[in-house]
Amino acid sequence: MKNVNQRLKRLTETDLCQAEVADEYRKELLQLADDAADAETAKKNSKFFKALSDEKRLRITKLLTVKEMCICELMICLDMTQPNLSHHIQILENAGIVNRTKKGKWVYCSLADRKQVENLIKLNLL
Amino acid sequence: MKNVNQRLKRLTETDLCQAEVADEYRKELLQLADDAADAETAKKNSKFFKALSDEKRLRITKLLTVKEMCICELMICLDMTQPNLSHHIQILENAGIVNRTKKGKWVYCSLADRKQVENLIKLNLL
DNA sequence: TGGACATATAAATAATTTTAGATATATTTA
DNA sequence: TAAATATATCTAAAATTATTTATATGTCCA
Repeated sequence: MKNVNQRLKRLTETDLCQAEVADEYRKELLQLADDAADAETAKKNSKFFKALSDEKRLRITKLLTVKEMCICELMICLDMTQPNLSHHIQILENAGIVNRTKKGKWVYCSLADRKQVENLIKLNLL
Repeated sequence: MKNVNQRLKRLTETDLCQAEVADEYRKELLQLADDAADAETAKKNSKFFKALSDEKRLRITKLLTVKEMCICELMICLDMTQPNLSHHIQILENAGIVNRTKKGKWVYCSLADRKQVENLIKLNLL
């Protein structure tokens, strides 16, 4: 990032930004970012939101609140091909939202954390 | 989707699936999908999750719980270029998460629904 | 054991998002 | 009114993600 100091000098010359010294104000802002919104936590959480950022994956999740379902049933419910569905289930599994259990030749999907999903429903987000 | 009836015939020939008639069972499953996880709701909600599915956008949101911030401050906090930041803010605004207010030559960003964001923090998702 | 079936994995392609760069607009200040 | 600055908008390039197609794995049953 170039010109930061220049930009901050300008910033601090207005009445809106109170720092005395450009460099200090910059440090303050960076400190705030790190304290209140650190990158690592955000990265972890973004994975969760990304997993639910797809219409089909939201529907899978919601269907599983009704009952455990096997892949072949989900295929019919959501009109998806098997490899495509398998891919999406894997994303939900990696995000810790769905569990897969093999029973004979069928794979059954269920919610990993029913409470969490119910909380989202309460907030009207699902 | 081809071969659905064929697949369902197989399905219903096993002890795992109880329907008497393939076609009826298929209808049941589709009905369930529509009742419990309709496409329209899922589409609407996926937009919300998509807005928060990005590390930078999550950090912006979390920073705004601390205080209102102008674009130029966010640029410094998150080490982003101005057009890039502007674009992400727009996504958050469209999803109803962030508000923009112009004050003089600065644009200030704030949370549109502080309660909602606080609820997500309570659930450890943010 | 062999064949049918449910599902997974891999590779290729298509679609969508993100980022960067250039330019335009609006506000403040002198 | 002119200069400086903050931000938006548009476009193109790069990166990610989704979908499809092909192939592989493992289970059940005759």
